[in-house]
Amino acid sequence: MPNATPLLHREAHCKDCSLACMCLPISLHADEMDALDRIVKRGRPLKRGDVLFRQGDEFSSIFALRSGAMKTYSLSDEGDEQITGFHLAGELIGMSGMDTGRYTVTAVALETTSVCEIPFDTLDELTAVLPQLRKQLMRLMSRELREDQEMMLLLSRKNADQRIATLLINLSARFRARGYSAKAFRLAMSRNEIGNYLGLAVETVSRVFTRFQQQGLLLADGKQIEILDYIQLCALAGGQND
Amino acid sequence: MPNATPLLHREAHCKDCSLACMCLPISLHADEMDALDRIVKRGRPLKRGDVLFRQGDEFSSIFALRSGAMKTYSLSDEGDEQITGFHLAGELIGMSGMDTGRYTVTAVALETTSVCEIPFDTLDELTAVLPQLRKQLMRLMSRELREDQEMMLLLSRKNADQRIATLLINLSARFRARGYSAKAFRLAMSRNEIGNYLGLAVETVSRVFTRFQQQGLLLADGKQIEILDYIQLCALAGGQND
DNA sequence: CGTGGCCTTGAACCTAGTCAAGTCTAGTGG
DNA sequence: CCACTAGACTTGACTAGGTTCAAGGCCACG
Repeated sequence: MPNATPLLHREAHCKDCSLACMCLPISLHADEMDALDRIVKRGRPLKRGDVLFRQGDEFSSIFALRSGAMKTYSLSDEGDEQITGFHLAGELIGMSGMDTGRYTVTAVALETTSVCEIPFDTLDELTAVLPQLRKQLMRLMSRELREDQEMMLLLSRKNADQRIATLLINLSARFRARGYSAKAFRLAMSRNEIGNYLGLAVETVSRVFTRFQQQGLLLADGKQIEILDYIQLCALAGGQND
Repeated sequence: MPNATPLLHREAHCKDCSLACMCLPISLHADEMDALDRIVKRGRPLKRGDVLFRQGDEFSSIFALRSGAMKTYSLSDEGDEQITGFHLAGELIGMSGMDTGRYTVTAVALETTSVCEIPFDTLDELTAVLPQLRKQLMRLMSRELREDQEMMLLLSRKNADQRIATLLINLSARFRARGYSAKAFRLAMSRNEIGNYLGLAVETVSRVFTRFQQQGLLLADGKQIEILDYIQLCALAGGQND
């Protein structure tokens, strides 16, 4: 294969992208998708630890993840990070910067990750003529509002077991939606990051994982997870058993 | 004054509304504002306890509060309510329903409240031709995302004192922005609702109010609040003093 | 004057945090 | 290939902040 196409050019168009069904282009016609495609910038992949944008940077684009995983976090007044989300392929990040004109969080790659950059001003103009695109952008923001509400419920109502169960079930569903196994997957984030995100100490996260294994709910070998009792885990995640 | 205009017709147009500066019409020209105005429905005021929309109802409109105060809450699997926000005049509610086509929360009036109903389909069409309206709608959703993030930070990082202080400072700022006193105001919600919202037991809320009074931070006579040491309260709210 | 809802206060308990120590693992360089 | 190291993870003992349970006070309203 002479002059093989570099990785970053593969799936370099929305219409070829397997994630189009959960990303911005949903329900666009071919020509509309091309219009969107023309404004998308695709750079080289980020490596683990690379920063996509920083809290306080001027807001100019939103980003769609094409592959990999990222975390977003904000810095509290004391300077310690509070993780606000883990993001997988097909998801949009950076939207909370629209209001103030500056990103409100920092986005960092948890593993090798490629992103599509969508300049916001151009996107905005495009939404004027593409009603479906406008709808989808709204829908994605609205979904994020809903997910934040669920997160608030988790943080104010659920105990440590329920929090971890909820995260695992949530990740499981997102992996399945992307064509990966819902039962066995590899966590991109550390125990520390899980604790930070869920409002728990690392030690608590570790203890819960140990307990879940003793109860036969799952197998955890470092970051490799296998869910053994999906039903039970779901029950823990959904319900408030107290 | 023969045939006095009924209350609900006063300020019945966006261009006369004192809240236009923080509501949807920001930076619209007079004729654009009229276009928005034409699609807004204004009903009779809600009384305390009245439901504006219910979780699960079909999503059709978003609502702007013209006066009064509301709470939104969602029901957990166990059927107990989790309050997701307190909303004052000038604020928009119902946007989290856009994604699924059904409201994700129930909205209830905490006191006598008038609202402007904005049918979403019509609003959406209008945003195609009014770039400023589109921007503002996006900005308001983006702001809500940011506020939710702050709430998540509060729930996962702050102790009881800091949570109450944060709520009071937040309300204070919102009252000031609406032309009311930042130092003395009346809470529209009960201690129970405060605890529910902040992820605390009623008893804890009550104890913190008592402690704050002993420390000379504020005066609380039932729902009537007077802030005595604004600086100190701000410090508590902002910082993580642990 | 009684009733019910809301709020406050006290005491006991419990979950998760903190501190401290120890283990495991991946990566590095001899 | 192995020893070494730094960082991630686990485990145990103790602590503290907030919940729960129980009781009583306050106030509006009939």
